Amino acid sequence: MPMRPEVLKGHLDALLLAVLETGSQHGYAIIEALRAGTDGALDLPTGTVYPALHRLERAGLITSDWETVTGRRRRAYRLTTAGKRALHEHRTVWNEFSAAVTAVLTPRPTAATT
Amino acid sequence: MPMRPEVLKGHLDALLLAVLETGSQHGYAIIEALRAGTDGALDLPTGTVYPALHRLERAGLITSDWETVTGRRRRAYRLTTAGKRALHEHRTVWNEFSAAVTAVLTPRPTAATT
DNA sequence: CTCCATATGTAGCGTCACAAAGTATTGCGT
DNA sequence: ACGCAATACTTTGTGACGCTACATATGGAG
Repeated sequence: MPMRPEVLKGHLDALLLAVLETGSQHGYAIIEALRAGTDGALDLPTGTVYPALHRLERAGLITSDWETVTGRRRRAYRLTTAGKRALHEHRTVWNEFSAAVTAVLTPRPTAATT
Repeated sequence: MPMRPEVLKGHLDALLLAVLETGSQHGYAIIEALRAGTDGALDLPTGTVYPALHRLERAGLITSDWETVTGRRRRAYRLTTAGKRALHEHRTVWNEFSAAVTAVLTPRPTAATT
């Protein structure tokens, strides 16, 4: 199937699912994991991440349990089976997409290929 | 400067500018160039490309001249100086962004590295 | 004459990520 | 005791973007 150009947006879901693959995480921790794992390149605002998590939960890709740690209520998210499948698909899409974009953006070899 | 998460969308401009870097092109030809250059992975609809070109022209990143070839009117676009600068910036952003996403999406080495 | 490829255009729509503001608790410094 | 930073989550509103669908016009092949 030809890759849909709609993937120009929507990589956020893939990132969140990927972080959750390493184990149960709550929103705040996910944000920190992304920031730490990318040298600060991905520093997402809460207004972006929390709604996205709700979206993913509504979509059945993750589930959550409330837990209380030192008096603070937090929501621990974890991948569902569908979420793991979705993550796998997202990875495929990302690989195709990034390869295509990189190919187009990479300056031509200046025709030195003879 | 930390990469803005807003780059999650907006890579289309970079693609169009990159194609135009190889020389003057009209919309239809750009679409074909993208399709050919990516093995069909990027097959953008006209309703996506033409408005984007208008946007880029309004932004001063490209300019256009009407030409007539075998009775068909077509708009030949070419990069402006600002467009070349923008393309350069887009490449930098893309490199950072794709590296970050790839880092997060790449499955951990399962700690076999000892 | 009809159909396809070439070539451009726009209106309307849905989705998304973001900014901004708010709520509540813990724990540190003073 | 007080204030402030850090932790942790939520919601409203907004703007931009890419897509679908449709409309228009010409040239060439059959």
